[in-house]
Amino acid sequence: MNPTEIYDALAEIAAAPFDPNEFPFAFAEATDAAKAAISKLRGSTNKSDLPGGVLFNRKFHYAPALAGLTDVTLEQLRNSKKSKTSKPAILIATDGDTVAAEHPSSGDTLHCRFDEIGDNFGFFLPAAGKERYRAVEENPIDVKATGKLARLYDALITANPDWATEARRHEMNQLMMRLIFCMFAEDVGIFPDNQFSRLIFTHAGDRGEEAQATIIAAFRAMNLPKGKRDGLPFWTAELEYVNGGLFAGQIDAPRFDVVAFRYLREASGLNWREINPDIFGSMIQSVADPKQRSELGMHYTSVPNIMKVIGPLFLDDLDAQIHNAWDKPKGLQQVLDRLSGIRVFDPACGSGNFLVVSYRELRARETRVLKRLQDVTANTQAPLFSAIPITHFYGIEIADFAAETAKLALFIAEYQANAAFAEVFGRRPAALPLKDAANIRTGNALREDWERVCPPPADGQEVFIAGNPPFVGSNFQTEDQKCDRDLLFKAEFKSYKNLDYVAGWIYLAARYAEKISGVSFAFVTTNSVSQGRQVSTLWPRVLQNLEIKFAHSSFQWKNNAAANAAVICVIVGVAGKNSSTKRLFSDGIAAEAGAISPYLIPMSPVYVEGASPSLFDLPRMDYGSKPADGGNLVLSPEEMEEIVGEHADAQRFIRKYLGSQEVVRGQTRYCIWVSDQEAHDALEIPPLRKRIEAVRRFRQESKNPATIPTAATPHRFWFTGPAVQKHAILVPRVTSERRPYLPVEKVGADVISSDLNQVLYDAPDWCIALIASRLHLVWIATVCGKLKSDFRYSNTLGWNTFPVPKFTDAQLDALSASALNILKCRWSLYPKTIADLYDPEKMPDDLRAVHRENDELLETMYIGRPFRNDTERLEKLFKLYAARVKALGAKGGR
DNA sequence: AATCCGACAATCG
DNA sequence: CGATTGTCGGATT
Repeated sequence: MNPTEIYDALAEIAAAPFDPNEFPFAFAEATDAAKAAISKLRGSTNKSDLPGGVLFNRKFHYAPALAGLTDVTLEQLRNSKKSKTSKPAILIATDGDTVAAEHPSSGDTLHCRFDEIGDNFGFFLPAAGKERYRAVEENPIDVKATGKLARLYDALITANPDWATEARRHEMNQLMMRLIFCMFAEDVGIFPDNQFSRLIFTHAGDRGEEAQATIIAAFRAMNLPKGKRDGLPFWTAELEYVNGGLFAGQIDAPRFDVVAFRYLREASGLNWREINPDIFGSMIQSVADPKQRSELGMHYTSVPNIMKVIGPLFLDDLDAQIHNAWDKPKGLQQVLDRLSGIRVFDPACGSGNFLVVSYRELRARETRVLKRLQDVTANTQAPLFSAIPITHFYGIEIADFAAETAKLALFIAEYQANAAFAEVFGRRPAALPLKDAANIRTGNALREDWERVCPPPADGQEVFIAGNPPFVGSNFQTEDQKCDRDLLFKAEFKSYKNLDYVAGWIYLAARYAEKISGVSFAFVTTNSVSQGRQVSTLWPRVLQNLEIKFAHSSFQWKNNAAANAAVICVIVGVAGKNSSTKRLFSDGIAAEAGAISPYLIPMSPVYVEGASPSLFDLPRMDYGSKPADGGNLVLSPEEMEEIVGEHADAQRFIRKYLGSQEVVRGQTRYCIWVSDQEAHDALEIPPLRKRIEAVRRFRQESKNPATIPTAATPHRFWFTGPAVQKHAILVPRVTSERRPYLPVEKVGADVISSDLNQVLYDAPDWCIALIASRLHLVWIATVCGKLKSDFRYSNTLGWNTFPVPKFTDAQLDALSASALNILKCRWSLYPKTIADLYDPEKMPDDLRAVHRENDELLETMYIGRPFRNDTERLEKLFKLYAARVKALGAKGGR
């Protein structure tokens, strides 16, 4: 949500009638809280200690005020103990007529009429977490420049509303780029010292009255060779001829008011010499885009991460070639020939980071090789110029401003590379006029024809596709993105709707690479594409004619922006099949492999598809019961006691309720559990009635069409598992990756498991021995999805595909006994919880011992001895899996 | 009817 | 405030 959307949402609240109970949730929604978070806020996460109050941790603390007493209520909020512990960014009290609010961190207060909430949205932004974005900690000049440019841009738009329209946006963006180029050029010596600003500020008037005409005249002059500037003011004669696409085409400028003119003056006063084109580009991208501005470079790819992509993709190989040719003029000349034929193509180029860094690295190598060639051949003649043109750099970018920025950043990178060249050889190509620009296309990469953007090069020349396309999980895509996805995938994929948006780039790159020889590609992507269900959907097609050359296993996203995106990434590099050694990186350390599977393990691809029922005849595993209740059917121990304290007859409708956390940390929650027959009785009890009614409302308002009919039976969970006779075995669906064994727990029939556990109802104990084994953990860790890098247990992907040998009855008895040993050992350590017991640092020796015995027992049943390591475990499991799938296929499938 | 996911989201120390 | 670790319910099959 960007600030404008927050403004709109708050204005809507201000216009609607005031409801003291609903206001806080509407406010939370307006300040960008996730729907699920609001649901939780209605239930357990509201920690307010004031009557009718709602405290959203770290966001806001609200309390309704009596008419005319908002100040008193604000004082109560200020003094609330809970306000002190959970540090809300905003305190807000209202009686529906006036509003009193405060930022506790600064003490700033706001008093306004209720219907002015929208107009004061700036004050409420901290509730949306916006204050947590500090300026990007980067090169100070980049930060300053970005700030000045953003203000200049805003001021120009304010003074010229017509320039903010779709039709003129491109012109506006071009204007900004031309100004930036001129300010840069006059600081680095492309223009004579301060020539541009001297002329502008001489002729534009004290308050910028003539700035518009002056800038238009200057830019027109720069697009015409000197001496051909008839009709332009006399003073433009001394301006340099720049051209190069940057000044070609329509030249216009908006009107500068006093404010805009002042920012222009401040911006040109900065020292632009120091700017860093690889990062600067991503930062000024935020200038034109308020959404980007709130994210402040959250998603630009850091230089170390770019190097993780382009190093293995082409730089490492070039370096090896240079090393081998170091004393051989012919070999060095071959390197130069190769360099001059390389294309780099980033189909999600943003402001051009990958292209700029690639260009810089290639130019640095070229300079090194030229120097060496000169030394080896004793040729004192300096080479005349670089053979790496920026026209060999291609990009697609959806945002016009960013695309223009990318072109500019490459001009600047070219200038800087030429300066480095001059330091070695004492001469440089003339900076002006500019030559052709990089080939940056403004458009939607999933709909563009990549071959038209980056035409296939001559034989023997190479194209390297690299970048960091956007990640959007299947559940979070916009309608437009879904539309892109449908158009792209429907021809060749039977199912594709579960794929992340980023998969579109992988697929298109694969199509490009399999058609044109000499193409390799590598992207930074979310690690989801190499996990769980996406693997068997995406990769069989991508690797039809190609193979994975290198990969970087999961690493946490990081750049220098203050607020980092919360995502775990991988890098996968793909090209045509050959016998080369593959490289699998982890934390920057490479391991060599004969093949890399899309699960990013050193193994030939085997795709595990979700199956139901078990391919190996294991007992059926279900989900627990899913409430989808807005938090109303679930009770904390305190809430349970409160209800039962006042209404003893409510007891029969309340059951113990376990999710993942409760299993792992030994906590308890309760839930309202009412059968259809009892529904009438339950509704007689006021607190139950109130909650059940709230469930009905929640479900009626659901966006999910499948949820709405369940509003008719609000006393019931959205989905309920089968009735348990004796016991249930619970496996939490998401748990920490640090534990050496997966958590599993056996509970009695009286307990309700939530959908956060997988459940084996009334299953034999030997199932526990399987789940608690190292073998099973290794399988789950490989073939199931992950949440960041934590284990995510799935019945269809993990349990139903888990390969087991045909066990004899005696073996099953032995496994059941082993399972009991594990459980007994845990009980003997009560009240330690699973979280305590399986902490890798603190796991007790006796528990380790029973697990080791369990592993040895089970593994011996597979191969007659324990496995040596996880690689051996996985190889055996994949072999058994593949054999089973083949056998079932031969029988006609299931 | 059943389930996999989250450029996440909440909590802990 | 960074490290740790798993809620919740939608969208899709």
